[in-house]
Amino acid sequence: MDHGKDPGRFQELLEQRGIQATAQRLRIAELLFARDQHLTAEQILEALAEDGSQVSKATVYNTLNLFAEKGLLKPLLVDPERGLFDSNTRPHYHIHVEDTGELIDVAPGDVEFAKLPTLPPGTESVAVDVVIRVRRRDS
Amino acid sequence: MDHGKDPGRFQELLEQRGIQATAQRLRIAELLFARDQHLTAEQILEALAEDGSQVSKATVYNTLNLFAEKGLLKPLLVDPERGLFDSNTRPHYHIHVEDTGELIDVAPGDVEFAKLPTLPPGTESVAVDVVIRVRRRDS
DNA sequence: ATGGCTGCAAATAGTTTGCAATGAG
DNA sequence: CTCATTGCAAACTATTTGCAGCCAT
Repeated sequence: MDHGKDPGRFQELLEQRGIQATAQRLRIAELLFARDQHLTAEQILEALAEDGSQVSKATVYNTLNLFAEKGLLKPLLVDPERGLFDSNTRPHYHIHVEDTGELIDVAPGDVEFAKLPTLPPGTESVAVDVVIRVRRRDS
Repeated sequence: MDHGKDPGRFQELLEQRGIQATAQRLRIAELLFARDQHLTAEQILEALAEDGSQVSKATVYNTLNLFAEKGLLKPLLVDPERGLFDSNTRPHYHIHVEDTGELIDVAPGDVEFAKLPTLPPGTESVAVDVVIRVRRRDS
């Protein structure tokens, strides 16, 4: 049995995390988790509007924050102008193309550390964020 | 002759970068470049006020952006709530302690890469930002 | 004199919050 | 029935901008 596109899948996903599965949250989840992507709140709002789904701005923000809190999304800080939410919470890295604002995923195996610093005593690492900032060569 | 604290030093520094050395800009430069640090616009505004220097919010922001453009400062993205400016523009990395908001410098030699991804064709790397996010161990 | 710089206040962008109405268990 | 969620609008925060007066060359 293939459950890849099972719509009930998202209901289950949310409830596993203790999130009440409302219509709005399911629409947002479908949108986000269709594939690995980074979206702004604004983009989600637009996409929902096009879909015919009516979800208010407040609910979009509340839901994104809730999902992030529950570990379904990872907030990204790459561009001061916009907050991004990454639907891929597995470890991976990013390339940011400054000219275009484009954000490209880097597979976890494509970055390896030969050395990492000692952490402050009493702390543990939550994540190691790597952003490789690139620009078009002015050839 | 020790020029370490020479006040004229900053005048020279700004002019080297094609920045007109006004009184306000020099006060801000003195504050920022006294040592390696990460400051918010707000912190700078406060520090200047305490000093007796009167510099308006607009001028602080304009100056920080100007300095960043001219390569005297590096803008940091570590916390969605605040924009930071790093007075150390040499390559280095950061540890962000999420519980406290504290940001700790990591010397460039304390992070080494065994592998980095291929960049998109026609682009060149500008910087590799690494933020190690840590939290207090809930022992 | 000329053009850049400064400060104030108003504008803007992105996000959060209060609260009444609505929906879920 | 009770509590959580939603949507609207207002509130907020951080930052940017318009413009008149000021300063430096």
